[in-house]
Amino acid sequence: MSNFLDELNTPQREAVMAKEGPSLVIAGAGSGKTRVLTYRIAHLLATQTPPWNILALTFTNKAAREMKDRIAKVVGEDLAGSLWMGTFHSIFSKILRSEAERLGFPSSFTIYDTTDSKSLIKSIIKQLNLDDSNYKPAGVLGRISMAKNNLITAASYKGNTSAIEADRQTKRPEIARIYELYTARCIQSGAMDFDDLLLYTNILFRDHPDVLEKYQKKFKYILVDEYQDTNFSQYLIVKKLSQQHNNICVVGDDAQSIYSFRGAKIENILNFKNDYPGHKLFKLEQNYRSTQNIVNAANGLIKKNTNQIPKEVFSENNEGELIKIIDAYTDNEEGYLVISDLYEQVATKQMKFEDFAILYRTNAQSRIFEEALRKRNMPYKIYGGLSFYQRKEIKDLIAYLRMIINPDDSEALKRVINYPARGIGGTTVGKIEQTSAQNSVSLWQVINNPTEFPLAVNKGTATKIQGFVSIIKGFMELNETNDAYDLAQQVASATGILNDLHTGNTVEERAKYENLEELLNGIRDFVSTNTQKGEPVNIENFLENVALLTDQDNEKNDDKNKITLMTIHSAKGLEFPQVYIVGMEEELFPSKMAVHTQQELEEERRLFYVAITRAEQRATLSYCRSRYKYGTPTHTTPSRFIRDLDKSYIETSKSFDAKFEDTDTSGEQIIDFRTRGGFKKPSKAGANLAANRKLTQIKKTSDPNFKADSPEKIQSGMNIEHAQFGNGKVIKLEGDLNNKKAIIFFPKFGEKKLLLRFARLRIIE
DNA sequence: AACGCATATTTGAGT
DNA sequence: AATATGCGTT
Repeated sequence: MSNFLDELNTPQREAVMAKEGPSLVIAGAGSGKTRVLTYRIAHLLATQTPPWNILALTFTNKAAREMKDRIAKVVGEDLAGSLWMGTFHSIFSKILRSEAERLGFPSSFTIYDTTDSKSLIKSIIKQLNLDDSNYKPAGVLGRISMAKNNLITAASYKGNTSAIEADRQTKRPEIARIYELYTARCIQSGAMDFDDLLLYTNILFRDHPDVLEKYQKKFKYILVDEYQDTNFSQYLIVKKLSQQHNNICVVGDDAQSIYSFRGAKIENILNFKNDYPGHKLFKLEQNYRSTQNIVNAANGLIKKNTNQIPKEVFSENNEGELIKIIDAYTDNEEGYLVISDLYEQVATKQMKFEDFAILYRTNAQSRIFEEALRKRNMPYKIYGGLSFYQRKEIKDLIAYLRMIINPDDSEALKRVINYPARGIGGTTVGKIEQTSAQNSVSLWQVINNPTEFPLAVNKGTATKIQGFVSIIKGFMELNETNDAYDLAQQVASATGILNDLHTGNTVEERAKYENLEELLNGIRDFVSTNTQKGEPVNIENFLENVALLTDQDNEKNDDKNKITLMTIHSAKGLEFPQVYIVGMEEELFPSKMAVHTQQELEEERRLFYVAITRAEQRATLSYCRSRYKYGTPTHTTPSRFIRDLDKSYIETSKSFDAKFEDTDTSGEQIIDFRTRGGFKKPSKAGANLAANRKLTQIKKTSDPNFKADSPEKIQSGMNIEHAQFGNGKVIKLEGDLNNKKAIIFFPKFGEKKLLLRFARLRIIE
């Protein structure tokens, strides 16, 4: 491990060695940024810094995991495993859970994802009787999110003149009130949204100096990756934490700042020198990734932007191929031409599918390429879009599990109180919500205390509600004695969710059933790995991270040697021998929402810079002249960004020159594109591509034909069979009536305590 | 309360 | 094109 410093060039090595004081590492694309970060941490560990004194913050779980793996290779798994390394959100949610009572939250607080947040805002808009054409949940959430990222709390928002003025101008003066109610309802529900994780960390550090001091002392060395993408809230957390030891190293590239839409401040990296006086500056300018043509083209592009940290990225690799441009008549043809070109590359250059990436501006563009790839039977993997955990069937089961841990979680409650259908409809839920708002208590507290909070519902409905309460309480009891997998399995079958989906005949329902099985398999894997590591295996532990996971965190073994399809945003930090940047059209890239100010346009241009610099050997751009938007074909024109590239790095063809000049041809291009190459509108089957996509091999977890005996017949001493645990012997019965439980010994699974009301056991004669 | 059909709205990136 | 919402029927 002593010689890893030899693998670095001079500025890289200097950046690694500068342990003490503030360091700013400006790392051009492909200049070995991750290498510097990992070796810097390895160097700290090698010079006797304990791993728990090191805090390393990244933007994605994937980046954190990869870095951890690379560090483990240098210093061993034990040391690497004890590092505090992860995303801002995951690290500070961990800290918040252990300090939760200081803030009046339960340590098992729920993390609301964007769907939960929007649903809550929607119900508040309704409660306040606001015009929902003016108040859109997504827009309101955007305002609240922006406020939180700038540490403007609900209370201070009211007095913030610029915020109030902005809302007045968009005719949404009630946003301040919605924000206030939203905050109150989150507290009532024991829930934090994504932005809260950072906001409450700041509040924790502000109001509890002893807590701040504890973590300041702990984290002697702090490292931040992608510093250009930090927002004010994150910036301040880092600043406060580093005050004690002042050993902070931030790494980033102002040219790759692409997240201002979610509050990132490029100024954070530009102002580092003022925030941390006496800092050392390291510039990594040699690009080891790409050919000279690619680096030069990207340099020329980014020069069109103003306000940058001056740097000269260069490559000593081959000159390489020119950037190729594919122009197509229609979006379908674009898919066909890109995939044909890609296939030709695979065939003629003996390349693997995994060497290719197709990058686009919006997730909606993926379908065209999925279809083209399917037609040719070419393997691909697709990231983003609707993530696994966002799918309805997954969220439904997770919602039950969330309620078991935190019954006050009102968004979870609303999701499952009538799923599967048990006759508690919108009217009834509305009454529960009203009572909850009037008494400032959670929905659960209303239905769990029917005498204290009587509802104006008929007797039948009241019975149904109590039935639901009793189901959840039964699950809570199960949770005391079952691990995450056993509990989830029993919830899935006892609620009837599994059965509900299994009886469905459509392709979609089958896919949902398989997704649910995959979730259960995932929970089983979680239980077995944590058992091995000696870590807790409760459902609470499983849920802690679920809201923070994305599809990229679920890389499967069978994802090897496949073409990668993803947005440019999610491609940041990755590299591929060959890259196709598709949909190079005005209004799409640059996005039509980002052409109104210089800043917006420059961010789009940086995004294009990120896209090009993903390529090692060959970059190809494509666009079409007619694209389906909102279901109707729309005329499109090539992106202005193509003109931002120096022509000497582009493979020009006569046809391209001719077509590119006629930017305003209205219509004559859209002639017979339907017949060209026999393209048709996307088939109906194609529409379900995403739903049908299996994420892994499915293992059977239950037999739908299993016939259970009625619970009353079960007696101690009987031999029984259980759908999941197989044969077993009833050791003992305990509890009474509704909550009668059986302790059963299963030779294959050990002793289990099952609630008879749910267990579904078959007596073996 | 559940279901089916007609109409409105959406697609900008992700922890 | 796909999803959300609204309205009428059972």
